[in-house]
Amino acid sequence: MSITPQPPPSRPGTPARILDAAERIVQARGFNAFSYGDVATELNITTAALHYHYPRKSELGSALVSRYSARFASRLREMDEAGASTRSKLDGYVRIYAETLSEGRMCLCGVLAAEYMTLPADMQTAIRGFFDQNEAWLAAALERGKTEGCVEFAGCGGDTARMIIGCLQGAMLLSMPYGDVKRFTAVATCLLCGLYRQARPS
Amino acid sequence: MSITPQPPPSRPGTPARILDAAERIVQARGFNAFSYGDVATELNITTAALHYHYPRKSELGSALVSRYSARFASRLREMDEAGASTRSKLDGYVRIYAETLSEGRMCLCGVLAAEYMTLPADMQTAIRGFFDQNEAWLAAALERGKTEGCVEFAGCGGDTARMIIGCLQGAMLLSMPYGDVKRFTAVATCLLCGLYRQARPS
DNA sequence: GTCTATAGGCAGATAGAC
DNA sequence: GTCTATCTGCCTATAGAC
Repeated sequence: MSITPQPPPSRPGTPARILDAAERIVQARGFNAFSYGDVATELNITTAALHYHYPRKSELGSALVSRYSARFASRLREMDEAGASTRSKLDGYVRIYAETLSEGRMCLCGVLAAEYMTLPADMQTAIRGFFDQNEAWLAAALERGKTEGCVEFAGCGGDTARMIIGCLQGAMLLSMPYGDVKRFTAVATCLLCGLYRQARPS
Repeated sequence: MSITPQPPPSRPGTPARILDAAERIVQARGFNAFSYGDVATELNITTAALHYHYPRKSELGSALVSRYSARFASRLREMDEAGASTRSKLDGYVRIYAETLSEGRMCLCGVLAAEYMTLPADMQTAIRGFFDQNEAWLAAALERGKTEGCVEFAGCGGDTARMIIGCLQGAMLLSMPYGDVKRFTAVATCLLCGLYRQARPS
């Protein structure tokens, strides 16, 4: 096999640019307060062009959640493959949220959860999938950490995983009205402190 | 002073009935996915009648948050006046959320926080007021509990208060997609366990 | 793939009769 | 206080030209 030179990194195509803009808008305003017009204005194209790529708003919404969920999953997989310690996994998990928030964005699926009842069925399923995936990854990391003695918590890993997700999503949500990332950071630190307290360092 | 007989408890007037219906709908669907038409249908009146009582949607929204916030505050004040212990205050605080959720409702201000950027300024101010009030009450209870030794946590009471609020709001939010109150209860139990762990019972 | 043009619907809001 | 009627605007979505 010869080493074939890679083509220069191509600019994202229209579908990806649409998703980029739509994602940012939905993270800021939610799905119901977001319109094809918002995206069209930002990309300097017409709403008709948008409908060519994503005929219905529900399809655009589902594509948003799928891409977001896959991107999130790859971040988690990276930590697994790097053989990260339990504590650095938990720290890394919190960091993903903190990065999002420092860009002034909410978690896409967190925002959508608040509108869950009004969303099309495909999106609802995809959103639950996102949280299930997060919970499973966290629960596995927590159980391992408990065995190793570097993390301490009452109850099972699944419940604690849900608590962590709920706590981080809630803290993110509430930090938006105050436009203050520190609000999130303080809560996250507080949360991790509770898990690490009295356990021996990893 | 003679004992004057009280009039029979009068039915709630139209404004209150409007708020009742609107509150339930917003808690389920959010502010942006809620319309005068929804309320009008439920109360069997026209949207024009609604506009007589609440001329603009933003005024209806502000009235919703004010009433909700006042009702919540009175629940907290009741616990103070009953001289409840720190632990029973924290348990009681969680119970308020659990009751709401068991009626299939989200916290009104939690839902609205997710739509914060799209809301009129008056509503934004009122929503922040709700969270500030909750945080102050919890922080005071936590600090007292720490002094008494019946509650244990790292950092200051304010940060822990924010963590509790964030955690409960997030857990509520995420329990909606799963239609499962147990999801919330497990998280809340986990949270309280962490606070009570190793501290001596009150 | 993107455009112009437009259909069809629903939203918030107002005027004026009763 | 509640109604009918209506205005205006924005939204999702489609048809057809380029």
